[in-house]
Amino acid sequence: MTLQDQLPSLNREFIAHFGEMGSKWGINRTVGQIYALLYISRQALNADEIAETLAVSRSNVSMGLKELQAWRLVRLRHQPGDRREYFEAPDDVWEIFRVLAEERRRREIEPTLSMLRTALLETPQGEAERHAQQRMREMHDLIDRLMSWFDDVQKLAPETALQLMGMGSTVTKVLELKDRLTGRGSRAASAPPKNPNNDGRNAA
Amino acid sequence: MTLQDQLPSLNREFIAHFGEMGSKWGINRTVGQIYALLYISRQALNADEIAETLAVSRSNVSMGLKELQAWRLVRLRHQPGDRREYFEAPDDVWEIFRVLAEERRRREIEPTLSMLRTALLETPQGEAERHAQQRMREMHDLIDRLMSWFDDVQKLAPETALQLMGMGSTVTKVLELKDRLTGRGSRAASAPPKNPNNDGRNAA
DNA sequence: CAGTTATTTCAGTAATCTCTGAAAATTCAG
DNA sequence: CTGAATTTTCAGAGATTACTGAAATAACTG
Repeated sequence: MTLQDQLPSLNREFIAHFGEMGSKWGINRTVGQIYALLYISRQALNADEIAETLAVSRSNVSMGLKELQAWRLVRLRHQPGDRREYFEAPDDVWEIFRVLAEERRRREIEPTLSMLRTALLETPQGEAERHAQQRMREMHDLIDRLMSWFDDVQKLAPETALQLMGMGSTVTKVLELKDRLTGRGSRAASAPPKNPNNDGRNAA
Repeated sequence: MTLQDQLPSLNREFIAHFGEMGSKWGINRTVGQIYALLYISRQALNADEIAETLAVSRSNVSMGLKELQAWRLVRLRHQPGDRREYFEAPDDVWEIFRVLAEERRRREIEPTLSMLRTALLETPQGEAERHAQQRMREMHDLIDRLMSWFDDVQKLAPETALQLMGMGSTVTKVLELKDRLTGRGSRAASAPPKNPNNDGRNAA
């Protein structure tokens, strides 16, 4: 697969798009392109093929692959009778999404949470500081919540997770059920069978 | 609030951290810092105060604020009897998260989906291309699903959304129920117009 | 208006990030 | 071992992005 000839224009655009995309998300362009290329490739590619297809230097590809491996987004393979290393992307998109989120979490979210926790241990001096700490607490709690929710979803089998997503607007009904299931007795018991609200746009 | 003296070290670290964070997520460092500062500030700040606190040029702040406004992450205010413009961050963290996701979606996700849709309309030439298209379809479907799921969650009142998150491991049980409910006859029809929801405070 | 204060723009510089080619290191075959 | 094939490293060049100060513009005041 050489640059101009074999790559169909749509594939070329796909790759270019993910290059740009990468930039916007703090990932270097070449890395994004390498990944895009591997993603749509039918078979594993070696570094030279990648370099040629993308028209970048061999060393650039080497660095890019290293980074993709660090992100666990790419698998190394060996073909029998060939010393070169071949790379491929896992083929389950949900798995890809999962790994990406997991890795990003480990590298960026966790350190943030940890920084916030440290800040929350301090005794605030004065009103401004007390307020700042309160804001940090709110941020900490939201992130923490999002994360443990994501943990739960991650543990589900892919199909289940997708099924959950697909439920879409059923979500409110599910909540009702959940109340019936767990809550009852105690909390939300209530229930004037009214149908509520939220549908109304959020409360800004 | 001047740079060295009034800013407590923890606040300084918070701001610095979000500066770095910004870089990693494709947001310029100063912009991240400005936002962090506004986020923990008790009252709205004007551009000069921000510039002084962060020790960056006035013009840099001007550009940063412009960008934050474009992202709808910052509100402009006027104080009576003061010609200067004051800025503040909305105080509901969930709202902030929502806006951020929404904006990112509009700017990056939608164009991606659109590119993928275009690619999917083409008739593949040859096996490699057929395969590439199939991969694109999978990616398109996942993103599409995640987005419409997020739409649904967004429409919920903040408390409801957080409650949903808090459900955690109950999720599987709920799914079973949902199957019984919807799978069965038509979709969720059933469901005794029962009372809804959210009122129950979150389930942390 | 004229003058004052506040904000934006922008060209040039500074800082950062990316990429390359050459050299070094590694891996393997014979 | 020796030498060929392959991969990695890294210093510097190149490209991009961020930041600044100065100048222009805009918004107000008396």
